[in-house]
Amino acid sequence: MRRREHMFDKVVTPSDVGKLNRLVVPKHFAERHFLPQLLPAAGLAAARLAGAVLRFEDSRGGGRAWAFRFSYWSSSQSYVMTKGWSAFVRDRRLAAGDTVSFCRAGARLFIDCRRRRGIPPPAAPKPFVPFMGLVATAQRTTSDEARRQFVRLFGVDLEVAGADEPPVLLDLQLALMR
Amino acid sequence: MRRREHMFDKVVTPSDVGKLNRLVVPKHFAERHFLPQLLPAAGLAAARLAGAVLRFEDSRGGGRAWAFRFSYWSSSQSYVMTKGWSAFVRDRRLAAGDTVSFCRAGARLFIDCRRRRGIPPPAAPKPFVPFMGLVATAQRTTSDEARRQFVRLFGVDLEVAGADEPPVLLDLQLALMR
DNA sequence: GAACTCACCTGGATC
DNA sequence: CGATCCAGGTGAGTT
Repeated sequence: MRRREHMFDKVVTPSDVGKLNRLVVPKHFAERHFLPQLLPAAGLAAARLAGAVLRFEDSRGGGRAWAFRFSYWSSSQSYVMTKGWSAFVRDRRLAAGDTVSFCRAGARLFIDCRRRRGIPPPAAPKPFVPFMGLVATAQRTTSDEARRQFVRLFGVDLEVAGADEPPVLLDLQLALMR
Repeated sequence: MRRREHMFDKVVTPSDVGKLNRLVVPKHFAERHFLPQLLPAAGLAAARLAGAVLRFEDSRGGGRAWAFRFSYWSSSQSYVMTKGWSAFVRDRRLAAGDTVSFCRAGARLFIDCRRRRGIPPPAAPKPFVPFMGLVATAQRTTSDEARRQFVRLFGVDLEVAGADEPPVLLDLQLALMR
């Protein structure tokens, strides 16, 4: 058997292992590694990708085979694996932060994954939006990260005006009720 | 050009201008004014609505054109405008309580909107977002206007708690980022 | 009819 | 900056 070459890795996101049942394949990897496989000669002809199936062997001992539908979502300009993917997630208990790894040996494709290393993720305290407030002029009591999170969630920024106020050390918490 | 006939108005809800990116079109208006347009002869055949696009001219001077995807959501049994709608909301800075207005002249459709008049309806005591830890007890420095703006934007109200904090003279400003 | 699947859509982040 | 990418959603169809 030919030597196994590494193609690419992806650290999976919460969406990749969640209810969306799809893995987003970063475009440059998809176009470098999967498209040539599927379209041996011609140009992209993305339309022909409809229904394409990629088959992988499990790098683990079992030699189990996996089949994933691979397609291009033109609305989001991205490549995805859909059908079959969630079975892999379940079987391997893939979690956000883990890494999936794709290799090949000639025409044979292989998939593997490994557990995340290092610090477990910021254990999303969901219903709660931890918000540390704000800022005064002199003393910015809040991390920019917290602030950006607020902006991301609500689409607006909060700003505290009143430069002559004593710097305040407030810790704000915002709980979404519904 | 034919005379412009008024079709219907809707006072938009917080959801209509919020993150759901859709306008709910009251069913009787949808079936009276839009369905005949899309299904000139036949019965409802809701399936044929998939992907229907309605094009409107802006009643404002510019004559700008708007295209909205119009469809039926069987889960909620309601007609909606989806794709394209949020662009209109942004462009016109449409806010909850404002009115959108639909007219036609022959086959041409027109859209317009107008600002809410009068006092904003008693700040819809929606689900409450308890906002803990902040600010003025005796002295509520957050202007009511800022607060109403928040309610308008998010459809929820904020409550300030933390009676034992030293009264702070902060002025919370909501600054729209975009 | 609940759960799953999938094509479509949007906005934040980034280049 | 405008354009692109992609993470996170949605509804509709299927099982």
